[in-house]
Amino acid sequence: MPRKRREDVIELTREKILDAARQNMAKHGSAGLSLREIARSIDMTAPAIYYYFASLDELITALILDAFNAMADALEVARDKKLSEGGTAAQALFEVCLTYRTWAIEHQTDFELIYGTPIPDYDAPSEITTPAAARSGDVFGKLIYMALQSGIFHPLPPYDVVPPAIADHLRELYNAPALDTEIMLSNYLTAVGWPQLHGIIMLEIFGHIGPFVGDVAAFYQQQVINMMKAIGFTEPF
Amino acid sequence: MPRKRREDVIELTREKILDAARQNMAKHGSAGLSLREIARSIDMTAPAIYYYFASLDELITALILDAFNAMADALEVARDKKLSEGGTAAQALFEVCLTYRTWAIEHQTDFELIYGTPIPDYDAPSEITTPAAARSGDVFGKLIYMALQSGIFHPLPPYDVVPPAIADHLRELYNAPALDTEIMLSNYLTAVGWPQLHGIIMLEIFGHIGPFVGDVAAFYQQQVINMMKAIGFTEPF
DNA sequence: TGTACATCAGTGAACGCGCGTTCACTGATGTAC
DNA sequence: TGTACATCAGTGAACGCGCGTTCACTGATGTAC
Repeated sequence: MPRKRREDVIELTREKILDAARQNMAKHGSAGLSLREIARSIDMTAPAIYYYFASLDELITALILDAFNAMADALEVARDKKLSEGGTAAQALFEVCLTYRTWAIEHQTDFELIYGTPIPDYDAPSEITTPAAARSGDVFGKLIYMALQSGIFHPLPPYDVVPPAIADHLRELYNAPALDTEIMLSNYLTAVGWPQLHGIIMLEIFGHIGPFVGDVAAFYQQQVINMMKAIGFTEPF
Repeated sequence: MPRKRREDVIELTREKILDAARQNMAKHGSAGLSLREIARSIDMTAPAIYYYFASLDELITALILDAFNAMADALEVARDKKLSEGGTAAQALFEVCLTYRTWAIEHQTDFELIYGTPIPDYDAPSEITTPAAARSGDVFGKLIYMALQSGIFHPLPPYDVVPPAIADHLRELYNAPALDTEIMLSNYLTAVGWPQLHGIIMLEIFGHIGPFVGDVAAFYQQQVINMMKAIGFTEPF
């Protein structure tokens, strides 16, 4: 058995620390993270952590980055699975929507970490987290774009036209005065659909909607279907 | 000038403490609440707080209760204003939807406190907070019910029928085997619409959707209109 | 109106605790010759 | 293969800090007679 390379051992220990941190979050919430408790739970001393992370804040940044990437990975896996089975972009989008909730429920503290209340007195370095944060949105947007291109998707009013103010905003954001209509539309429809999914999940994980509907998973799935149909997707997907 | 009654003075000081606590939350987030810092900011000593609240947890509970009630009050005021102007239930509902966001933005930390990540190691006494939490949902539900009753609102498919599983759940929740159809429908439609509004706000206050749409207020208003029309309300409202 | 007493609305010192971070150090492992 | 040295992956003690909470106390205010 070949000996492990030094960098790999370091990477392994970093992972061990991050895993312990995730369990620590699960126990006390992301705002309750304690470097000393993390160290204790893996039989290290607190200063040892500093060999792997420059500070607690840097550790938190690593957690956030991992969470954004893990969520995007999960969405991409769901998308690729469906597409490689010969599924349409619409079918892949449906799966991605379901996976968004599944991942959130199964990794609740990670989800809270990235989409919940920010940690007090911690400032995320946005130049690091923003690209990772954008990945998930891209999965939605690109599938909608794919569906538009392939001709299986014809948006219904009022979702067939990007409101002028938002179109202007997108042109500025992409820094492209002649931004492609279908790119703008897929961005806009992401902005329309995503919050609908997000809202259910947010209310669910903090216990506000369960009492109203009982089986949230079934309710969520139905809302995804309703949303996609409202936008203009036609079943089956 | 009549002298203030002792209980009034106590109530005033409680309010002063709670106000300071709200400012403390605005600074460090709800998870960063510090009894000592609250006391300092109003030139009291920390132990003095104990004359008004039995513990930090009890103070937090008071904040939560106030926040739920203040939000519900705001929604009710918006509703009553519209109705007293001769507006329809649909118009009042529209105003209430807009007020939901306005209140959230203007009282962001209060909104986070009740709908964001729970405070580490704090457990809300649900028998106290639940009734207050339910008030806001009731405003939505009752207006929808009113619109149904008045005949100005005829839900469109698929929103004209409560899914059987949810109907069963509601009958159990209300402990009423023969629960009125329109009551069930108004509960169901609240569960459909509320998360759509909620999702936008959650993403907005934590900075996730602004980059996509620019003017979130305008985007939100448009989504409220789309949602109400999708459910079956007819303009103008 | 004056005095005695009770209650009120706090203060100030102290408690034990856990925290993030620094620092000087050390034994184990890896490398060079 | 053996030895000398460098680096690695930590340890243990200590730092200063802010926290929630308790306790014994005190001066100001209100009440009774």
